[in-house]
Amino acid sequence: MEFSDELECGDEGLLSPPHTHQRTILHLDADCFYAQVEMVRQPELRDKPLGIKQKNLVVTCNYVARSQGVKKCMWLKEAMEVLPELVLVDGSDLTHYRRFSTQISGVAQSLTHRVERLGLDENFIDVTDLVDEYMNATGSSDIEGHVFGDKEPVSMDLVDPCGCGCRERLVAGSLVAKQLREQILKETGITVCAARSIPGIGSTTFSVLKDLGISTVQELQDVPLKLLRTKFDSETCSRLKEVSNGIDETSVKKSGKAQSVGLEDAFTKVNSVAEVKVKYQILLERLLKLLREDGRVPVSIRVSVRKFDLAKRFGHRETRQTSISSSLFPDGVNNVGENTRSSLMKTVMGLFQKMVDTSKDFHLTLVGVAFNKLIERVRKGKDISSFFGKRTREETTETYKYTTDNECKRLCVPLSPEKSSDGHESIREFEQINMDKLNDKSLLTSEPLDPILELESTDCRRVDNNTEDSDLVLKGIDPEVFRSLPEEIKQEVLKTHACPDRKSLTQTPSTSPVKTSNQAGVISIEKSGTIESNGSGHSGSKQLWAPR
DNA sequence: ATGGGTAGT
DNA sequence: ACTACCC
Ligand SMILES: Nc1nc2c(ncn2[C@H]2C[C@H](O)[C@@H](COP(=O)(O)OP(=O)(O)OP(=O)(O)O)O2)c(=O)[nH]1
Repeated sequence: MEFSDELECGDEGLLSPPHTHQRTILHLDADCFYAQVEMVRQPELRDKPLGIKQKNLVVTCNYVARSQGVKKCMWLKEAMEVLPELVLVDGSDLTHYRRFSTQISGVAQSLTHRVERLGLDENFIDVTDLVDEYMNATGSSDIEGHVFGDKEPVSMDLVDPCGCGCRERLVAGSLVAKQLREQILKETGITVCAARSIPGIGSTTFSVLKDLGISTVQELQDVPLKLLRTKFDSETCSRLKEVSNGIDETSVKKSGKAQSVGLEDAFTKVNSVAEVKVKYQILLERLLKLLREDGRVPVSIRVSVRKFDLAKRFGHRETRQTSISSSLFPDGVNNVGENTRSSLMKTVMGLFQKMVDTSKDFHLTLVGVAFNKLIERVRKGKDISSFFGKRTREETTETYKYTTDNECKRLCVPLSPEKSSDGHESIREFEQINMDKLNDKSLLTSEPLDPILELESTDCRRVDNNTEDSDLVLKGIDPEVFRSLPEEIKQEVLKTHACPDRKSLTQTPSTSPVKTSNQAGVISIEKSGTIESNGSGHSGSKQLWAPR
């Protein structure tokens, strides 16, 4: 977790115009997220080198594996060469990760509604109100202590040269951060840490910067604008310059419900309509399940393919979309009948054939389907009057039929900032935190990654299904079609139809599994070398992207 | 690459 | 419909 507040205000040049430093924003990032989820689900994986695999890719791995040379997004083959004893768990189905992710954001949302999600494992949390309340309640002169980095304590004396009050904000904010991390660990078993990134600077931007010879925050600050302009438009340049000086006025935007919900399946080759149908059918079934959890009704569907293309083989997808008749979900999304399913499948295949001429040879490497516009459930008949009748005045703007989430958001902007009752409880808890007294140490530490245990090797997991002996009745799939399918596809069909969820998430982490769990988070300060750390910025004391 | 997302054009 | 960006 990162606590973002102005750190660069020691630079005199930045003091005009004066910063008021009014916001306090936390930036949370779960460590090796998918791997951690699997370790919570299967604690025996804890001390083994664990890789999360999707097809031929190891998308992430735990720190045990990282210490042995496994990298994120490494080819499976390469990873197994580097570390033959790597234990693999398939992470193609994001269901569990999605659930943990929702849970993590939920803990943050119990503090404030001002929570913005980024991907499954990052959250921006605007805790300004909580911090203000805390400071008003205690009097800022009573707020003393240290802010902790992930590993090293950081002296507050060194981070508040500007005297605008941000020092107290930093301390109070770090207390919120600490408590939030502990609560997330308690409720989900997941440890979160300082985000080591600056929003808006991901791997793409970083590699462009690198080509310009820019790898550190300092270098980004110093680079001539003209040089930047050769690679970025002027708006991006301004943003880059600002964030390099720790300035980011972007507001934390509440992430309501998703704008779209979709699923993809990638593979090396699919070239028959029968296979395509099966792929879409499986995706659609899974998607309807997701939809049920979402609760909204889809009004638009999008189908995508990726065609094999040796020449211009950048990750190009084609998509086609169409609207969905509201009559397909007369009772909402909870019970979707066979008619609706087959109608959706027809729609999907219709869209598919707009992209692929199935009378000729084709070679696909991915199919996908998404509901890309969703609305709150439509009430009908009697329900609609009671629906309207029960609403309070403030809520009535929500009740338009067929209002999309976006439109709804615009209409529902609250007139006054909300205060959660949770906030007060939290404030009380802050007061119980006993601040450690710690020696001031150098701010400019670049610590190595955590020490990681050496471990014994373990077998890779493998599942072999035999499809010959099964006479399963497969929902919605013609047995003759099934028999005609390639063996791989059969396997997949059997897997998705025969394999219910394994474990529930109710277990709690037995012991605090990881090292840093009692520390608040974070102000990371640049050592000199890499772009890995820098704290700064009022809304965004972030570092540049840190490849690890 | 893989399996998702967001926003802008 | 597609692009560029994010995780
Ligand atoms: N399939 C796929 N998944 C990704 C990609 N980037 C990130 N993820 C997933 C896997 C990660 O566990 C999760 C969070 O991404 P992060 O970039 O924060 O990495 P992670 O948390 O695994 O490791 P970290 O400890 O932050 O270095 O999102 C990607 O390009 N493809």
